[in-house]
Amino acid sequence: VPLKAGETLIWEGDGAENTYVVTRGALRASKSSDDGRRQILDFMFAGQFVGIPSDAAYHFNVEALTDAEVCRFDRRKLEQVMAKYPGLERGYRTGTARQLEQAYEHAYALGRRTAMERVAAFLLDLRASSCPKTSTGVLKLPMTRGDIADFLGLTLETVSRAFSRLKSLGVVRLPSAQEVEIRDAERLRALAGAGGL
Amino acid sequence: VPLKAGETLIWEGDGAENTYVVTRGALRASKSSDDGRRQILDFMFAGQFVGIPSDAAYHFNVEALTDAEVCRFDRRKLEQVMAKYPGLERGYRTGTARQLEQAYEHAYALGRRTAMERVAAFLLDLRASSCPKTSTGVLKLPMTRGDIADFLGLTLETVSRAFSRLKSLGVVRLPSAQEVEIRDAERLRALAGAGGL
DNA sequence: CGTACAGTTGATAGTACTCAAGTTATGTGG
DNA sequence: CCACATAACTTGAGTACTATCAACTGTACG
Repeated sequence: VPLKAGETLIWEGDGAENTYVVTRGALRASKSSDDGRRQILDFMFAGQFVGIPSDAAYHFNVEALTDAEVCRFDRRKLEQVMAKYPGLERGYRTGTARQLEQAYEHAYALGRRTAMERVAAFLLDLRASSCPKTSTGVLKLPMTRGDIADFLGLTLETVSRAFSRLKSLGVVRLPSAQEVEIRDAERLRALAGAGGL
Repeated sequence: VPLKAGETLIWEGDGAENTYVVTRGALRASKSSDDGRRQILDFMFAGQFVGIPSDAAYHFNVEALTDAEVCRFDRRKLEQVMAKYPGLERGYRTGTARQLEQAYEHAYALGRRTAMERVAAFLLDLRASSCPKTSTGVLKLPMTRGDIADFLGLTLETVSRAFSRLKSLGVVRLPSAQEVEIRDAERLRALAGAGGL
């Protein structure tokens, strides 16, 4: 299934009939309240599972950040296939367990890290993820400052200030607003503060 | 396996050999940084799975809040049993999916709710959970203000002030520090703000 | 009875939010 | 190709919410 930038793959509350795997591009999963507040739960790149429901309905939205491509699996068929191939089933299980651990790490960040620490840790996480980068190691951010803010539980102004501060400290270089080059990973780690143990 | 109040069931970093089910009492799962900051990820009561690892090691601590009892399952054996009984396997799978959705809801609270909204939503969640209550509907909190603070990403003083405020508003009654009676659930819901849609 | 821990309440300070203006990018139609 | 409109981003000033520091109260336990 091909997706255009901005297109919505999953609506919160919709019947949960499919599970997807990202094959190209970047997506975001989010929850929004009716008064406009939004929390982004995860950014997803190639290789990740999307849309794991515990019951009949999805509990979050999933939208494409860039043009993207996902592979759709019918939920019922997936269960049959998994019953036949225990290896696939175990892969699926560890995949969800990893998502849970990421969610826990995220909870630690949201609850206990300062704005600067969150942004620093976010950049380090991005570098370790399958987020697109140039051959020289420059990160190409598919998300806006607003998206990052909604992911980190901050405002876009606070995120922008943190980026500017990192630049003025010489820790990162910002060739353009969507490009980040980490110049001093050690100092960035220090700014990210004590991790989850 | 019986546990005394305060006892640790799982240490972060330990080899992940077992999965548990709570049969009695209350536990907490948490991550701590070496500078003393702590984030509680979940409170667990009877019926819940504990200790779902994506790899060889646990990534959080689990301690008993009260005297408790858990049922231990060897991880390897559990997989064999699950291979035989697909029903159990599916229960396990939806159990982890539910935990993931709870974690997402929690992320929304930590990132986007005010202190008062977090406390109000927390009390409503507790009421809907298998947290112990008297026959008259009074919640018996097994955790301290500090625990609640570390769960909600606040300080214990802020939590205490929110409790006092709810009391003075007549929304709850506090027969003792560990007991909460919700007197006006509607107003409590309003104070919890717009939920995750 | 006294110590220790949990909780409450008050005063002050600080980090991040809000509001606002101005500056790039991006994309579209003339 | 340029002018314009729109969206994304940056920066500044003032405010507000929550954290911090501190004193005090209540309760459980030896």
